[in-house]
Amino acid sequence: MDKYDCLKLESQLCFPLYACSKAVTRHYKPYLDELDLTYTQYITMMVLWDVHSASLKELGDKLYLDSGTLTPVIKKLESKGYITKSRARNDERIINIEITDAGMRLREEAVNIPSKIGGCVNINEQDARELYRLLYLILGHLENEDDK
Amino acid sequence: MDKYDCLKLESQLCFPLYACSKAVTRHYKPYLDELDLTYTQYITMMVLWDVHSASLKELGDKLYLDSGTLTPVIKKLESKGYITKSRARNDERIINIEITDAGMRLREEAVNIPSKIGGCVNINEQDARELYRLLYLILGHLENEDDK
DNA sequence: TAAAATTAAATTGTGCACAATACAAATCTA
DNA sequence: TAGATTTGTATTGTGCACAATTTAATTTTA
Repeated sequence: MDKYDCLKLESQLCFPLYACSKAVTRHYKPYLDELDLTYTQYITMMVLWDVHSASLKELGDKLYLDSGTLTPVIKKLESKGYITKSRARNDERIINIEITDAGMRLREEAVNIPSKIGGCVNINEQDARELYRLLYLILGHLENEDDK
Repeated sequence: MDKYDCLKLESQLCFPLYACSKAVTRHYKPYLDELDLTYTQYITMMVLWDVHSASLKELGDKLYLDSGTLTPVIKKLESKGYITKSRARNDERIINIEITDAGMRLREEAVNIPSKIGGCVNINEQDARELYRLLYLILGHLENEDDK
């Protein structure tokens, strides 16, 4: 045990977090390929399947993504016909994004994806809840830091 | 509770995992900026601080990164003088990567980063251990899937 | 042992992530 | 209310991630 042990991959939480996140995202790929969606497009659609319309800012807040990332994603989803963009009449700065009928129909094809992924990840209900709690605990801490 | 609830961001593990991983990586940035390292360069150096030399393949296995990602990262670290590259004499396909003295000296500047990050993440010892266990549990499942 | 298969690394192309900057619209304030 | 500040979005540039392909070296196998 020396002073450099803290710099080993196995001593850190950041590394398994980073590796696990990528591994999970990678596992979505074959299922998302069938819908011709990327992971980022998919989580964007997840929000819109739920709320139907939102400003780009609101989407970014929910997804923890900035306009530099979202703008091209939104443009792509628009070109696929799943959403429409329009300026808000009362505030011309705001882009309003609305899901289209085609976008809503896509949900029907996506509805089985979570259970398919769940089959791969394969952790029990209690572990899943605990992991969920810990991830949001850290997210909460870090987001508060950002506000400072 | 309808059949589409599983498609909400809040119902999924993948999303907090993805968001949390990015948030943590983002928190490294100011500290890594001081060393002029990116996060990927940092975790690569972490392996080399530990093992001193490895093939590109071995590095990729530890970091869950392929040659398409690692090749340019290694090239960058080489240009900074932290590592050297050479072909293995007994197998010309293999690139051997060795850390330099300058690379080892960089460890001295990095040794305080983990505790600084720990201060931000700020979860207790037991939660940290539990998170660690769950992440490697999932990583284990997913990597086994990949071997099929 | 020659041909086929495998392996390690590099290359190419796409799509994020995100910092930094720009810009126009809206809001605040002296 | 004019000037300063803030806000929402877009743009630019860098650096991953990773799939797909290529190339060269090595190993396997018929």
